[in-house]
Amino acid sequence: MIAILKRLTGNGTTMAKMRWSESCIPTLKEDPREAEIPSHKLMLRAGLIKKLTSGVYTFLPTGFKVLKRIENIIREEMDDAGCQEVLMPILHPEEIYEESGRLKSFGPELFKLQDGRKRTFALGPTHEEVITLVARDEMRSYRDLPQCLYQILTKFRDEIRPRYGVMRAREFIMKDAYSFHVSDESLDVTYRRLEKAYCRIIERCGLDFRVVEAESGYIGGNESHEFMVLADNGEDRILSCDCGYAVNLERATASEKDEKRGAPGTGAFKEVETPDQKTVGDVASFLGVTSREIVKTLLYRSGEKNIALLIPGDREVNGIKLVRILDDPEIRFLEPGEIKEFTGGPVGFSGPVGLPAGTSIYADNLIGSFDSMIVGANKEDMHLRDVVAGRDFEIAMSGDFTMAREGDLCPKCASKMNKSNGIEVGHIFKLGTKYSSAMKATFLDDKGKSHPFIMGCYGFGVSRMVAAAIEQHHDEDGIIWNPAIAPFDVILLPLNTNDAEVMKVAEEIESGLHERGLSVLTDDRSLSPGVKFKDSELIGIPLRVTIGKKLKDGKVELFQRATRQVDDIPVGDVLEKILEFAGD
RNA sequence: CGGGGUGUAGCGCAGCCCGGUUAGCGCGCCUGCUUUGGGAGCAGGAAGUCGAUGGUUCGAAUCCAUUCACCCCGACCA
Repeated sequence: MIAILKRLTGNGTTMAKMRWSESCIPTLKEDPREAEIPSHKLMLRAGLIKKLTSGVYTFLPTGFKVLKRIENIIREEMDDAGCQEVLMPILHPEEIYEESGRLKSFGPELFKLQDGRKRTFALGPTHEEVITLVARDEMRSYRDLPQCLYQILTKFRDEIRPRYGVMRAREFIMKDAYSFHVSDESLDVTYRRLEKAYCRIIERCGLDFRVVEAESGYIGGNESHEFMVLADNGEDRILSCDCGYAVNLERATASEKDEKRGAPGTGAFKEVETPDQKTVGDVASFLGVTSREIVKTLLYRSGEKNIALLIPGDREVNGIKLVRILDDPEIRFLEPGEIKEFTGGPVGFSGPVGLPAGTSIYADNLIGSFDSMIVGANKEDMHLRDVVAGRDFEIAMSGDFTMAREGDLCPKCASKMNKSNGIEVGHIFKLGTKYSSAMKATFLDDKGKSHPFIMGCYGFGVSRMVAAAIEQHHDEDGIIWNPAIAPFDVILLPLNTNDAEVMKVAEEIESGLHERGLSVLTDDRSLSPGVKFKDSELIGIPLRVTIGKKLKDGKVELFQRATRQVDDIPVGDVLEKILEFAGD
């Protein structure tokens, strides 16, 4: 009840009483062909959104109500965390991206356009540059810090592939916040506070989620966490442990129990013929071993040098780790021709033994568990057995190069981790001085010395959150809104709209609920009952009151969407009952 | 950007391979009557540049070429 009254004070939920016959809620009986996953199908079917063009959507009245409720929860939590709301421009002069150095790193995802005088602008994909310029001019003294500013605004990214409706759109609504600090300690305080605020936002929306360690991507920075709503159709893979640790799969450390791989070395390595056996699986079955005994040798070009990377045969390389460890975003595989020229052998038969002198051989940490290994011989149709690292070739450096997988060990407690899918709704970063240094945004400390701001940034996908909520909470009949973000608190179903008594009771309940601060949708359409039942379940309003044949006995039916619990309530008690359920 | 698929009424589809009346079906929509507790019944009705352009042909939704849009699968991210 308290929650209900509080919500009324926020903007966005002022229209608390609506008649379906007068509303734009275009429901669809059939799945639209363009939609693949449940949330996208349901958003279209329930009349929440309408596509304008690929990755660009209109939020229709019901969808917009949900969006506003989520926005208001975010506002409350951000304000509670001491942040201040601002509104920045969408249109950005291109030069600010030159200044920060992101023109290149963003690449084609930056939406660009020209004005009438041929000046180039970008549509804002995020606002690090804009906010840093605010700080540069307006925050000059350590006395002004720390500060945290946020906004809720439409963002533009020319996504390589828009997908799944508003889940991955080219135009989307994001809450973004930026903080400025004199020290890492101060940044850490705000970072933790925002982390907590994000958890509260998602909890209040009623979603199951994990906070995971993450890569920072092109935003840049050091520490970074993602907020993942768990859902089978999530695009992100995460590993999590019962101890509470969770990590994005692409960042997770590949770590196994200390089981030895390969037979103990039985003397010098020897050549074995492996005609036409090109893949690890081929070679393993041909030689009668498992792929665990084999070592893959991957050849890359980094700068002017060719390098070799060894990883276990049953593992995949993690390209993100490779780029980070070798500090080379341009690194690429050698072409088949280059491999032949470099090693003397064809693709599929490369190995670390006998590579040209001076070749750097990197190895995944797991290579240490091999007593001996099977590798390519750098000759067509030949492999080497009983190869021993350190004896038959030298490893220049070992590191964590492989993609982790389910069953790998938790770095905190060493139990096996489980894999699940998630939808990234939030991402927070410790940026450090990346932008402030590049853009010369500095403050004066208490000794009059100037330093670049230490910054944090905090993104939350508002429109994506709508999709995530549906993806996690729906059934075969439709959406199941959590009461905190439902477009209406209650839907009223007077079945026979020609029956004056039915309509009178419906109007009384409607007014009663309205006066008590609940938002109500009354389905006053003169349609057959089945249609109205189906539609009410499709759009997922938490509570439904049916005014129908039981009215003869002075009763109406109260239906709870989430549990499907049905109660027959005397008309006189219905307001009280609804408030009781709605207040939970 | 590479690979695959689809464009026919507001939505979902058939017709296309094998060219030939007036382009069809279901849902929705409009009018009237009946019906009102699980996607109602009867009667009548409106609605289409067959994605676009060009070609082949006596004749093209159908064959050919070009092009655009959208969806799905791979490398990115809120």
